[in-house]
Amino acid sequence: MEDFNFGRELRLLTPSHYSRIFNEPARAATPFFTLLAKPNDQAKPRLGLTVAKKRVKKACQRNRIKRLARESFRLNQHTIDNVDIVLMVKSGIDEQSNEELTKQLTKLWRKINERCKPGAPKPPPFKKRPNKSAKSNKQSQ
RNA sequence: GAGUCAGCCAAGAUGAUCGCUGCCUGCAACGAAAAUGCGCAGGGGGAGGAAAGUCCGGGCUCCACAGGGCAGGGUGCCAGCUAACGGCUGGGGGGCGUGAGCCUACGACAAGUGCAGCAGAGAGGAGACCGCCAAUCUUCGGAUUGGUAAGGGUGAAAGGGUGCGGUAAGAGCGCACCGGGCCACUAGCAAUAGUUGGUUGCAAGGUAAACUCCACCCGGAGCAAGACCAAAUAGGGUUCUAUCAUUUUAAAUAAUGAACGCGUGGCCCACGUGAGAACCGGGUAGGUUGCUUGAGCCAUAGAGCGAUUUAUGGCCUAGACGAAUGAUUAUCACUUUCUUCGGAAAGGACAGAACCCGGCUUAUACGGCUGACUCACUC
Repeated sequence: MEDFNFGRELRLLTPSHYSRIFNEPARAATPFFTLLAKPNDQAKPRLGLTVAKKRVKKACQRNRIKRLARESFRLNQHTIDNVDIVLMVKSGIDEQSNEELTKQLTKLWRKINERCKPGAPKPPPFKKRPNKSAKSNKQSQ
C-alpha cells in the first residue's frame, strides 16, 4: 500500500528552490494553470505554489486554490516523476468550481511527465511572445 | 393579524476515508551513530463576527528627549466611563416622524480678513423702481424738488411680528400683546431650562468641513519593531611565523637587493605579484527568539439609571512562516421548486489569523429570540 502523505520533503521551501525552477523550465498549461517543472535529484517530486494576488483578489479564494492543488498533488504523487514543480494560476480561476479545477490538475500531472522525459524535445526559450500561440494550440486539444 | 422601530443570538449538526500543522507522551523498526528527535506511532487542539478596510486609540520594541515655545496635525454642547480614543453611556439644544424612535462637528462672525452667481432701486450700520403724501410749475397729459419703508415688485435672504393710536403720508414715533437682548433669581456638577422678577424700542443678516481666534490633545518609527546564534565567499583589524646578504639601531626594528612561491610563457630572460597560521569584531544565506497568560474568558454576588467597576471561584481557548486549519462522501435538519404525495432536484452568504488588545466603518445566505410602536379586528 502506497502512502499519500504530503510532508515537507514534498514541498519547495525556500526562494532558492523556486528560482532554480524559473530558470529554463519545462512548461505545461491549461486555461487556468501554468506549470513549470524541472527534474530534481530527489527520490520524489516536489511542489511549489504561486498564486498571485494580482490574479486572485480574495485571500480565501487563494487558499481554496492552493488547497485543491495540494490535495490533487498528494493523491497523484506516485504517478509523477521526480521533478520539481511550480504551479502558477491565471486570471478568472476563482470563478471555477472545485471539480473543474481538479480535472485540469489531473491532466497537468500527466502532461508534465511527458515533457520532462529524458530525450523530450528541449522546451522553447522562455520569454518569447510567439510561443504563446503555440501553447494555446496545445491546450485546446 | 398587517406594517414598523430598537436590541441581541447563531454563523447547520453527527459520522467515515485520505491528508496538513504545532503541543504532549513514547522510541520497537528506520538511519553510521547519538539526541532534548530528521523521522515514526498514539493522544488531545486548530480561523472570524466581521479574521476585512487600515480610519482612530493603546500595550510592546527601538531611536530621540532638562524645561518651554514655534510650526504642523487632530478634537470641538455638558457630565461620566476607560489604559486610551475621533469610542461608549447618561443628559441638554436643534431637526424629522402619528408613534416606538431616528439624525445632528452643536465653541466664537460684537477681534480682524475674506466670500455671496442671477435678479433687484437697494445685499449691510442700506435703499426711492412703481406707489403714497406735500410744495412749486403746468401746454392739465404731467414735470421738478422734498418727505415716506405701510403696500407692490426682485430674491434663498430686504434691518422683529400683529393690532391700535398717531401722521400730510408714513415710520418702535408711542402703547398693548408675542418674540429677542442684558442683569438677577430659581433648578441643575454642568450643558441648559423657567406662565419667575427687573430692564432694554430692538442695535452689528449669512458663511468658520473660509482664513482665523479660543480651549484641550499629540516626539518619531514600527514585529520586515527588536534580541540572539551563525556557514560559504569577499573584505577589515591584531598577533605570530617566514631564506640570505648589506646598511641602520643599544635592541626590537626599518630600508634595499637577491633568493623563493604564484601568474603570463614550451623553456631561459623579462614583466607583474607577495605568503602562511591563529585570533578578533562586523555581518549575508539560514536558524532561534519576540509568539501568545491577556486592559483574557465564564459563573455568582455587590455598587451604579447606564457605559463600567469591585470581590470570590473556575478555565487556558490557533500560533503558521513559499505560509496549516482541508478534500471526498453518508445521514439528518433548514429554504426553494416540482410531485404520481412515496419522494426527487437545487441551494447555503460575506469572507481566511500573521505581535496583541479596545473601538469605528464596510460586506453578509437561511434563520432564531426579546422589548416597544401604529393601524385593523375580537371581547
